[in-house]
Amino acid sequence: MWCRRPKTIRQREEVIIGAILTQNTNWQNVNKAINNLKRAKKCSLEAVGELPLAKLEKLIQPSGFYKVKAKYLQGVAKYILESGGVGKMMEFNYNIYQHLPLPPPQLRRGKNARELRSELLTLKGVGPETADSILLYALDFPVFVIDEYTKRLVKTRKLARRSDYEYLRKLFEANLPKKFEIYQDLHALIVVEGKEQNKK
DNA sequence: CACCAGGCCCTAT
DNA sequence: ATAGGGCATGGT
Repeated sequence: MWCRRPKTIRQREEVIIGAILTQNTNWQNVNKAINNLKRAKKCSLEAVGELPLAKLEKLIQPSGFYKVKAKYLQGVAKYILESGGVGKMMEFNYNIYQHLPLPPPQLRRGKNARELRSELLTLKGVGPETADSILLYALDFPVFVIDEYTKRLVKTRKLARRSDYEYLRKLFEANLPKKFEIYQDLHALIVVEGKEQNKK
């Protein structure tokens, strides 16, 4: 899983690829697809963007919905590379202050999470959850991800009256320290808990 | 055999 | 605004 925090650009790109492949698909199948990409040395945005569509489809086939996902991946890869790559997208988080605590937002350069989110949402195959997964798990932005497990948890524990995506995202964000590590870990725990419940 | 898995797009009301 | 069908594989 993506419990280990990505550090290198390559690892971050792998998380982005995984975010698309895992849509409505179990992780085992996604893992096979990712391993296929790795074995073919194509587990990067550049490779995914350049690969002939048919080749890409073949490699990611185990993840299911492989024809649409292959198109989605190429669109996302091309968009990110054209806009300067993962490093550029992280500039707001990680520019000239790498070794220091982050300065206040108004002093930072680069696009913030809200701007990146709306750009990601214009891409085919990137909805709210995928956009937020990319921001949180690949780019270390403090954006809480709402998935089916989270919605189910909120519902069964009666934590909120509404269950639409934006409402829940803001609810979690407003009630947690605004730190990406907290969001990553809590969301991961919700998923693990959800999987446990499924077994019973 | 049926059902499901960390969605999203498109179309029809 | 919201509902429903389509997309596809491997595990249980």
